[in-house]
Amino acid sequence: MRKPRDGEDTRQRVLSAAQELFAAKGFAGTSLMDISHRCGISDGLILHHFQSKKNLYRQVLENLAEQYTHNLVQAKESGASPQEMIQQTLSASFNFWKQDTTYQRISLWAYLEGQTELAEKEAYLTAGLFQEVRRLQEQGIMDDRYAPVFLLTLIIGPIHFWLRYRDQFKAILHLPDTADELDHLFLKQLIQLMMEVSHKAS
Amino acid sequence: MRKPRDGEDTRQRVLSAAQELFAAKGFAGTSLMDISHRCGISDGLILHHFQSKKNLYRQVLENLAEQYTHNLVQAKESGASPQEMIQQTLSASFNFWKQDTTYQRISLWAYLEGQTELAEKEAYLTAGLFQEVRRLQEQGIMDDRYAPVFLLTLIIGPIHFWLRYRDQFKAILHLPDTADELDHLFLKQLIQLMMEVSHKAS
Amino acid sequence: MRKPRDGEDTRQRVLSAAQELFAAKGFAGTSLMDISHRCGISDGLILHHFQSKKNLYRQVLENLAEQYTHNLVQAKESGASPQEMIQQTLSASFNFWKQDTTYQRISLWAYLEGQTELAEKEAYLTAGLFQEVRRLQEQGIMDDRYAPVFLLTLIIGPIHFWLRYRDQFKAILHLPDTADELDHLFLKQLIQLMMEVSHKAS
Amino acid sequence: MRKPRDGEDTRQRVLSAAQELFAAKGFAGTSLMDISHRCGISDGLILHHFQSKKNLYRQVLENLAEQYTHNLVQAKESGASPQEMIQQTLSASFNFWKQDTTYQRISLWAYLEGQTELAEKEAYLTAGLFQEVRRLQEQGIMDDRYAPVFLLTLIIGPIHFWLRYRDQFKAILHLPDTADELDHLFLKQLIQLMMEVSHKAS
DNA sequence: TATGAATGAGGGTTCATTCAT
DNA sequence: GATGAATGAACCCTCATTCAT
Repeated sequence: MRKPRDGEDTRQRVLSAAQELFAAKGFAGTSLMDISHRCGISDGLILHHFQSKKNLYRQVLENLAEQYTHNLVQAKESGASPQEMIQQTLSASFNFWKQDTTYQRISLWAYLEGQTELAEKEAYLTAGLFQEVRRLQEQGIMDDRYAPVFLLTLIIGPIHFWLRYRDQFKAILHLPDTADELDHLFLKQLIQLMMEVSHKAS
Repeated sequence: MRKPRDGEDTRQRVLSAAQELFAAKGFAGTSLMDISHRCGISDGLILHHFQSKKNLYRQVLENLAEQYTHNLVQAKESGASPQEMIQQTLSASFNFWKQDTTYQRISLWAYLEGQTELAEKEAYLTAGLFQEVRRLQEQGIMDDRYAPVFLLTLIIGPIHFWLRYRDQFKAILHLPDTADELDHLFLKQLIQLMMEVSHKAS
Repeated sequence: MRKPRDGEDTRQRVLSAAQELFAAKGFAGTSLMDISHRCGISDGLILHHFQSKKNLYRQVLENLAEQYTHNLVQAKESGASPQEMIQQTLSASFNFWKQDTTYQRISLWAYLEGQTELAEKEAYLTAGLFQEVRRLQEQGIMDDRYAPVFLLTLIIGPIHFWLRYRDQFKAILHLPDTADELDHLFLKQLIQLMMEVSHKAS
Repeated sequence: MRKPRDGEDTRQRVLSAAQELFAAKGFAGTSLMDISHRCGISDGLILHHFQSKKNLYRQVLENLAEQYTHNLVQAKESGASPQEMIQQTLSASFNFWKQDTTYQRISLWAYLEGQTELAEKEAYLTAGLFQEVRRLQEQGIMDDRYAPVFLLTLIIGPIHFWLRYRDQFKAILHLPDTADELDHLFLKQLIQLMMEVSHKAS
């Protein structure tokens, strides 16, 4: 139930619509009218709340960055055995990237459109994972002959790539499995690889 | 030496300028005037040759797809020992992605803008690499417990990710090395990893 | 000390801010938001007090007309010898125009914008000066071969012109003096001229 | 007879319409649609020829400045006796200012709207008159106890003032004469005054 | 083949005004 | 009396496209 003159509610609806549309069509490809139409409000109202299109965009990115942080932090908790930790970390990462296509698309748009803020934040947060990796290396769980930044790249890079091209591969190679099944296989092999690399170290 | 009324030459110059600009600013962000200005030709001439902006875009994508094929084919030759083959393949891949940022950016734009043609072609061509990988597996050079598609993902994914975030990592982690030095390190570790995975198989 | 809900006080603050802004940027160039921002009040409050922007403008003009009258009346007092009277009148006029740039700018804006009310009032008030001049002429202090309206024009016209272009002349002629020094020189020469014209009469 | 696609002709018509409208309503008060409507052309065409509204404005100002120069130069020619020279100069100046209200209004708008370019040019050109005045002073025709800049102010200032307020004075003082008759009287008295000041010098 | 004049739709933004609270 | 949410028109400007030359 929505009050007709609830500014905060309007803001939220605009942000949500903007996020979807920016994800779908990018900053340049989304017009304020697109957004206001989707919200059922007038053209000018968006700028009443957000001053400028650019600013609205920034707010969307900030929201996403927060979400990203939040998810990362959540993913980090838990304890258990070394192998379990690796498994859990990889699963969590994969699911994180798999779930929110909106986030990834906006992240890509921002990258291409030269909006570096988000990428910086991402990189900054990702950098936080280095500590984690280094700790695992010190405990002998992960192979310390590789630089932490490389191990991260080795985990997240394939995940990104896989999620982007998986459907096309499926089509071209005529794989009968569902997307979810393929994801499962992929994740299993990624975990297996990381395990092997880790054991090699010992 | 260029004739004053050489339609073909004009076409090529437009295509080349369009490619650069679409790479830099995407389809929506590039105006025909941007392109005609960069070519030093008049406003209307582009559409005289290409009918519509969309059509020009398509032509650019097609050109790139051809280029891509060409580069991939070239990269494949070689002979030598198993280890050398792996090394060469990885180096070639890395350098291929590193050099042509134009291609990658347009590929990304096309992906986001829903222009699936290019992605399909890419996937199709990449699929060709599967054969290669499978052959290496049959020869016992690469580990055959992993699916070829996974091994490819494991190679190209990190490369993409690295090239995209490398500069930000460098900044955030205050790494003193140059980008080229970092690239060298990265490639070395990637090769090392692939070697180990391969040996493990034996 | 200002009560939180003092309508009259708010009105005055709005009028004052509006006057400054209209003077600086004219009617078309000033937005109600400019004004409300400067007052530190909310967007809608101005129209709550003044119904429309046009109406607010009219109120500002009326206020200024009153102020103008008030200043003119004050300027007229004095006694003393004929020469001193001329001197005092010219000095007072000059300083009157020099000091209140706000008034003059709004007057000009109103003139250009076809808001004739203010100009009428001005002319009406200026006409009052005719009596003064005529009295001086009857007393033999001022030259009565010139029409009073001409003598007024001869005084006020140069003052206006001087105040408007003085700075530019200073820049172009590379005059080393300060604006105030130049004003002093100007006034001295204007007085000298009027004295001579008056003496010629006798 | 106007060709339908004559760019230069269109430019001129836009400039002319813009000049009238800027004179009537100022820069801020004139919209590009006002101008395009008056010319019977589409909205975008103006910007095709003039890039931006500001730029169009600048062109109008430049045109006017040239006109101003042209008129000033023309006014300067002629020889004859000292008295005749003064008479001619004053008449020419007066008529110059009287004729082109467009020029004066735009000049005023520009002044108020902070567009200093025109005022600078004006001042610069006016400064050229100093030489003239100084020459007259050296020949003993004009009184050299007054600074040239002051003498100019004494001439142009009243003319401006008179032309601006003349009609209002006429109305308020119930003068029966026509505007032209009043102008004639005014000019006569101005000339008389300048003559006297000049003779006084001898 | 090539130029550039002309159109018209759409985009971001400003702003006076209205109105629920 | 005061706030600020909401509207809708107008404005400047960009741009793909058409067309006369």
